[in-house]
Amino acid sequence: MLEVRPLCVCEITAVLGLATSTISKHLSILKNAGFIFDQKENRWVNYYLNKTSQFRSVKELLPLLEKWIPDNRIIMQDREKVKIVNREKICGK
Amino acid sequence: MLEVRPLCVCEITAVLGLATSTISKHLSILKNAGFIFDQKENRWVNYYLNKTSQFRSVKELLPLLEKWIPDNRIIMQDREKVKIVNREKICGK
DNA sequence: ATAATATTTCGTTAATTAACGAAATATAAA
DNA sequence: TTTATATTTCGTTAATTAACGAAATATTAT
Repeated sequence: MLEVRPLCVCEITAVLGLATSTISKHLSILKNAGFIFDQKENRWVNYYLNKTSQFRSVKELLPLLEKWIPDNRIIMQDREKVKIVNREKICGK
Repeated sequence: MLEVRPLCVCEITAVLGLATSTISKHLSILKNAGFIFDQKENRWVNYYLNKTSQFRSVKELLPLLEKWIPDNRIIMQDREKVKIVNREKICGK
């Protein structure tokens, strides 16, 4: 999903239909592993794919994932949802 | 372990200290995924790394694993054990 | 054919992992 | 400062996965 564009927790929550705490934890694991990084923007925390990771596994696996991920039907649908999801609409009121 | 050399179930069992049924199941999963193939030799079933797999994930991931695996201390020890394990001695009587 | 041995299959239990809600934290807006 | 909102942390429960032993299968040696 972050290949499509940077996202905040609530946007990912909306697309996947999981609890915010679940998404937050997954993101912290990915961040800890070096796959992604975050940056605050107003009320939200944006998460970005980290293509400059020091970690060899990230550096070598990420390009492969980018090729593999579009193979999966459900994942492709989620990528489409990412394009239209809007944090202003789904977060808060 | 199969990067070091082809192995039978009982040899892997001896190195890892797990039940034969456990090893057998793991091998069948890897075989099903295209990572390995097997071939009978006398009383034993030898398992080989499959470097000619059709599957893109196997083809692309296997070379990476070959680089990554020696990084891990425990795995390196197991690789050493593979070199000295002997099916004649550990199997049957 | 019978016995011995290596592997596989299957069902159960144990261990691990994932998901959730509630509460805590942090930040921005009023 | 207070309120509203987004995210994180934590503890618990549910779901998944892994490991095992026993029994079945398959193959080789006698």
